Amino acid sequence: MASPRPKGESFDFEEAMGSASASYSSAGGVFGLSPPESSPRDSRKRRKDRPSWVKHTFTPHFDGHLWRKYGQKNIKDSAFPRLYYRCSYREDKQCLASKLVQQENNDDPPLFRVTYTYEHTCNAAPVPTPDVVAELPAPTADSLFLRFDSTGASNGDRHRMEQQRQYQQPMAPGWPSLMLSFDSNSQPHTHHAAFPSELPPVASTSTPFSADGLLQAPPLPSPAMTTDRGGDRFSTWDSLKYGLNDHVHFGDNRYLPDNNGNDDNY
DNA sequence: CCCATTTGACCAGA
DNA sequence: TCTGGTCAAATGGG
Repeated sequence: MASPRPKGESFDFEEAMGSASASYSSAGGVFGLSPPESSPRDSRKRRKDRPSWVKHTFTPHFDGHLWRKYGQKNIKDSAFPRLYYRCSYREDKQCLASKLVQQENNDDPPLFRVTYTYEHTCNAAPVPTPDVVAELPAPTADSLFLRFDSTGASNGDRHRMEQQRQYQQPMAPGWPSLMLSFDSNSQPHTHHAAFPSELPPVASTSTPFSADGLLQAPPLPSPAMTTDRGGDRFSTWDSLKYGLNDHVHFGDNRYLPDNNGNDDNY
């Protein structure tokens, strides 16, 4: 089943990225155990035992996996609804991975808190990373935007949903596409660097993202490297290679809300 | 017609 | 008892 991987290894990825931006909240501290199967209605219990980790990102939907939304709910403390997703391969491959996405603020690029539960056992995930366009609005490049387009689409899973598979994006009304802004000024407390790599602490066996790999060469089978779109179109990785990291501190989105204790009821 | 999303209800845990 | 997580029927889009 899952892999009882050591926790330390899980964090390697995060730490390599600069800082641990994932706050683990394993209520029980138990990982990869007790496959919650049994009766369909039973899968709902044992919330405590489920491994979960939290990440903060501006791109909660681009994490290299296919998710299927199964619920949405307004949360008491939050002004924004919470969206519930589970792995698209849940039935196909018994993948228990799920995540819940919750917007945290109204910043220009709103920040999302993504809570992942269970790791992907589907081993699939061809990482249908969308195209990324990096534009530098001003020579100062104080803040630049990454635009995600779904044009690249995937190609790994043509099982049943080859017709749709458009990235389900509850985008804000004014958002033609997702946008990442790297801004080292606008965030007094923490300049968060967004990055579409909120991966679970999965074994590094086939970790598509790694600190080194990211900044050096795309270890991926070039998910959406279709540069035939135009001159100004680069893949995520290309953009990164082109000195983006000069202005951005990857993985610096260490958020840690309860740095002094509150929020975060997990 | 098929499949993902929506949405309200149900249920478990705190 | 309240809040949050999941289910499942209904709905809409492709």
